[in-house]
Amino acid sequence: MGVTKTEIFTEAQNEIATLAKAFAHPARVAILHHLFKSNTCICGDLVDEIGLAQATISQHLKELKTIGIIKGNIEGTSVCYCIDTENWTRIKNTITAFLDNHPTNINCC
Amino acid sequence: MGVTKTEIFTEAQNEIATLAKAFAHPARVAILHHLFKSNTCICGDLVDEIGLAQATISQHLKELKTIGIIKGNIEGTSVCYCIDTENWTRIKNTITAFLDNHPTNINCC
DNA sequence: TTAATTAATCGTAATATTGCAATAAATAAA
DNA sequence: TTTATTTATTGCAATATTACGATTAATTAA
Repeated sequence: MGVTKTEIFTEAQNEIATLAKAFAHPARVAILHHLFKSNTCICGDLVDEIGLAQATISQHLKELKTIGIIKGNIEGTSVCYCIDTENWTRIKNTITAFLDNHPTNINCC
Repeated sequence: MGVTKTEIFTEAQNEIATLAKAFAHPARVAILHHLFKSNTCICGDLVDEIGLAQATISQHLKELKTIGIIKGNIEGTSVCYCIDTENWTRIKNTITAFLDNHPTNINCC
């Protein structure tokens, strides 16, 4: 009832779902877009650039960090966030492998 | 409060989020995995193969169909679902483009 | 030390998602 | 037509997510 039955799915299936969840909110996509743009990392400017409250942005950053997509370095009073390049590559490969799973020249219906 | 503020994000950001949402639940990933395996399409066997109620599977299929990842053909009393190859490619390209956005040789923190 | 700045956390409210039993709808078979 | 089969829909209940104000924690500057 309302709870995802993680145990009935394979590791791979749960992993894809977890990774996809990271990109499943436009605010998190926007955060990543901003991190792409400035290859030196931005910090709390994200709050100004994206129109969400500081608490909300912080929450989204935490989720991205938990999944391992970004990492944060404390610099004085502010925190510098940036893409975790190694993990990004790993995640990209996982998702790409999944998306490449389907032969694109078959149409059964 | 509690509502995603779609209007403050770009079209592209919202699209990525919408597409990612399709893959953000293991049941939907499992459904797609099953559709990959049998390149002739499966129908209600999904209910037996995945351990979820018929209503739940039907709901997930509907979501995948709404996003355009799969399509269904009525065949007698049953429905034959399969990957929408054209859309799959389009979705794959969109996500891949996003994932390729980040230069993997930069590490700012 | 005190004030200012910045980010994380807490508490709460609202909406979204997930799951299923029950039912409806549609087709096939008898 | 009646019955079986299969899928979609409806109507809940429970959990998850999103968002933000208020507060806390940590560091810097004065």
